[in-house]
Parts: sequence; structure tokens; C-alpha cells
Amino acid sequence: MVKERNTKQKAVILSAVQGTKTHPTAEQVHAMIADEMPNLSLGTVYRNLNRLAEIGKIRRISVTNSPDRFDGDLTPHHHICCTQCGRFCDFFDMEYNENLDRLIEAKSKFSSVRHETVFYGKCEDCKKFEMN
Amino acid sequence: MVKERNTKQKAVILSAVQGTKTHPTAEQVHAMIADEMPNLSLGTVYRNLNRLAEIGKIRRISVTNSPDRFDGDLTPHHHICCTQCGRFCDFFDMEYNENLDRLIEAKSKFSSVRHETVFYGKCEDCKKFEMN
DNA sequence: ATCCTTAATAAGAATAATTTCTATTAAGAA
DNA sequence: TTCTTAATAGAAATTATTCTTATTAAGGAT
Repeated sequence: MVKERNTKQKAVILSAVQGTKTHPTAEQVHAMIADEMPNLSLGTVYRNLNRLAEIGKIRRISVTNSPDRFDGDLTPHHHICCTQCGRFCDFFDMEYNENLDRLIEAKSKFSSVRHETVFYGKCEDCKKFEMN
Repeated sequence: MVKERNTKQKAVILSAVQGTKTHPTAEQVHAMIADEMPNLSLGTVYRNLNRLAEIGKIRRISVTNSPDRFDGDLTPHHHICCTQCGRFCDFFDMEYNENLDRLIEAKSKFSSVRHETVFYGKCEDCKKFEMN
């Protein structure tokens, strides 16, 4: 019994996400693949990104004032987003605290807990242009 | 010179958000006020929620697979969301770590840093119904 | 108290983000 | 090679949010 098929589309989408550090949106993933697979549909990109995120092969990151972003880097790290320009970066200089997840599981009635932390602030460039 | 006007709409929207612990979406805030102010427009709800969040009178929370939610409770606390049913709860039993923001500021070139952590897991009810 | 300026509104159109629908294609088991 | 059906392309539909425009009303000035 077949459960999940290995389509070319899925493979290409996965490697596109894994091959960049730009945290692309679905739209951007679609654009990245346009040359290689010109009639890949955006719906297929969304469907596969959703599935890949569900099975944990990529991460999905929900950000205020931005479409969801996807990250092929599964090593524990954080993200920081500029509230002015939307610039979105990795932040590796701090650990992902898995203990928090265990703590939540112990204190709440939720299981399989993980967390997503997004830092928001003003980036260097935007600071320069600020007035008042 | 007038900078910001105190409209009835703004007051009602603010107190609606402050008066609930349900973390309503804009749509839900609009519905909550429907009786009191039947021709309050959804656009006005969005505009005011955005403004109130900007000036820090309420919090905006971006969640995967959900429209943005708003929280009138400014005391430091976290949120946890069920990945199956979307149930969204407060989690108070752990501090908001402001040191993280200061650490990010020190290690990155971002300023005015804050962060939003959302925990995702499977809630008690959804656990019961899980198969396989 | 009335006038005046313009910020904020209602209503709806427009846009953006994402999902759903349907006929067709192609994985991969038999 | 055949067969079943998961996955696709393409487009329509839906959801979330912002924008547009004529109108209203907040609140400072007269």
C-alpha cells in the first residue's frame, strides 16, 4: 500500500529549501524553481511545503506582517525580523532551549511540544534612517 | 495640533480585547462588538488593532495556521497552540525572559528587541482521538 | 457655543496569501 | 505492462488584510 509518493516536484522543492539560507516564502520557492521546472504550479509548492513541514523535513516560521517562511536548516537556532523592513535573519548565538518544551509538557496537558521564537527589532540599516 | 483622536470605536475595541482571555482574531473582535456597535466596520477593527499593537496597548501574536490574534494582557506570559484543533491558551507558569532580548541586542546589530514565543503541541482532547 | 481642520470612519473594492477543485498525469505495487 | 490512486497543473475559490473614497466627528481655535 502506497502512502507517499516521491515525485520530482517534491524533491526539487525540498532541495530548494535546503539549498538556501534566505528563509523563502512559498512564492519565493516557486520562483527559485521556475527555471528548472517551468510549469511547477504554486499550489504544488504550497502542498509540498506543508507536507514537508508536517513531517519535520523543513521548518515553517510564522512571522508578523509576512507570509510564512520556510527553513531547511533543522539545527536549533532562532530568527530575528526587522519590524521596519522585514529583513529576516538567523540567530545562532543562542541555544534553542528544549527544556522549555519539556517544562511545558510537564506543566500543561499538551504533548509533543516544540516552540518557535521570533525576535523583532530594528535592524542596523533602518536605525540609520530613523527620524524624531 | 491633534495627533491621535479618541474615538468611541477605538475605546470599544480596546476594551473588548482587554475584557477577554480568548485571544481573539480581528474578525472575532468585530463579532464581539456587533451588538454594542452594529455598524462598526471590520476595516476599523483592523486599523485600530494595528495601532493599539503598535503603541503597545495590546499584543499581537502571529500563529501558524491561524489569523493573527490579539491579547489585552500585557503581563509577560507565553502561549501554546494545539496543532490539531487550533486551541490557543495562555501559559503563565514560565517567565518571559527579557534577558534574551538584551542578549540579542548585544550580539546582533538590532535594537529595541522583543520576542514572541509560541509553543505548539497536541492538546489533551486531541490526544484522545489520535489513531495509529 | 460654533467653526474649522483633518483624523477616523463605514462600506466596499482591491490585494495578498493560501486552499480547494477537477480533470489529467505518473508513481510504484501487482 | 497494467492498474490503482496519490499527486499534479491550472484555475477558481476562499481567507485574511489593506486600501480607497466619500462622509463623519474629535477636538483645537475662534
